Amino acid sequence: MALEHAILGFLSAGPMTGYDLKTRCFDDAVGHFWTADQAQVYRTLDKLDQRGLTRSRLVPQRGKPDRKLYTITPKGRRVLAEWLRQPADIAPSRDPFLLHLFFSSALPDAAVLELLGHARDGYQRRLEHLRADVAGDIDQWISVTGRQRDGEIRRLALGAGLAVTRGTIDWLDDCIEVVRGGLPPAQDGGV
Amino acid sequence: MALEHAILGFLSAGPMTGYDLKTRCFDDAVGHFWTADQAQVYRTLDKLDQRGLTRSRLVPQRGKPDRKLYTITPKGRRVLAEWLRQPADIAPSRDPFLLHLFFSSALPDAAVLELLGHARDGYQRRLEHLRADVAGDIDQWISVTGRQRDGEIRRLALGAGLAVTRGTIDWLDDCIEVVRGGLPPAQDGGV
DNA sequence: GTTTTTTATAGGACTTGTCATATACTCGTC
DNA sequence: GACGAGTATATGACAAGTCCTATAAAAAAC
Repeated sequence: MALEHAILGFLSAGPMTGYDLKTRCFDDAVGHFWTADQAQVYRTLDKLDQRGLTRSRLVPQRGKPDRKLYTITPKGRRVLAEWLRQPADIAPSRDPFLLHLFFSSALPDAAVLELLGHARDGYQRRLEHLRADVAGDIDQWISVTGRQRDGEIRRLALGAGLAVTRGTIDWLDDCIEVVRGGLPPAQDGGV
Repeated sequence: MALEHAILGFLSAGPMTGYDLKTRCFDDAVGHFWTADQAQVYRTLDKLDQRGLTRSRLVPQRGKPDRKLYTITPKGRRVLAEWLRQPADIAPSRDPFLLHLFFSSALPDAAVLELLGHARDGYQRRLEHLRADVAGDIDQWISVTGRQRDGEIRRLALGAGLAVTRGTIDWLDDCIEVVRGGLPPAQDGGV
């Protein structure tokens, strides 16, 4: 499972709590290409502990709830290294928007255009968000690990988001042009 | 749920069996942007039937197992139309490969290059597969619905795959160049 | 001065998706 | 003639992921 390994990866930079992982790691550092549900993070940590890949200890705080600090164990590092060594699987893409577009064949051209425009807006926003993140002078992940190399790799990974989002916007523009030019009419009543 | 609506969408072109949906629709027509597990297709059909969005009847065959033909009901068409009308959500991207790359910061440059090269190969194969599919003289989806307009929309949707895959390959090439140029060294032992 | 946000963990219920396996008959291949 | 591939449906067991809720106290916002 990817989430397990991602958590081990984050913990390899230093001990953390579920809260740290969810907010500073998943939301801030890799949110552009991997999201994690809070409940899932805690449950996965629990499993990792049970399997001896991490060890946890309670750190009392005044005023705030106790922190449960997770530390990666040697066994955990071995599992992480094993995962890193084997070639990564490139996932088949599953895109609900494309599925929606596919069936929009049943809608009139104007509705298809609206759909495309709406998606364009969404991707444009994502692009700006990504750009702000890449340009951001505080590199969130370096600030966690304090390692230059990590920042560089993170920059590369963010580049994928930029490339894909830019590509998608270009494609949407092409689509809009094609539909403006007129699609073959529906031969029956649509849906 | 997307799968439910996709099935209704396919059935709106005519009655089909679970087998037809799995093979001719999901695998052949939209496999590039939406995959469906066989078990899930059958179970979803069962639920659609129970909710009155489809109706099924057994069609005996000689030599082969009985076919269970599903037909979309007026209620099913209303649900489909409702789904098509509302704007599609653009999904947050989750990419296991990027996650893997992100943590490869702990590996030496040579291993990162290998990883990138391996991914490049995979995406190159995907690109060729997509190109063959777009260029293919028999348009699988037109062959199912017999409607020109459907074929055009499918072509547009496949274009997204092309754009994204091309963008990804370009990005990978950039990455390979950057890593060849040398990343900042790891300050500690890595994993 | 009340409400909202932030910090912090965790369980219940649920949906979605995957993997393996079972049944059963036909047709083509080695 | 055995063996695998194609046609066809279906279940059991899981894994993965989402949503909602609960608890608890400080700090910040209104």
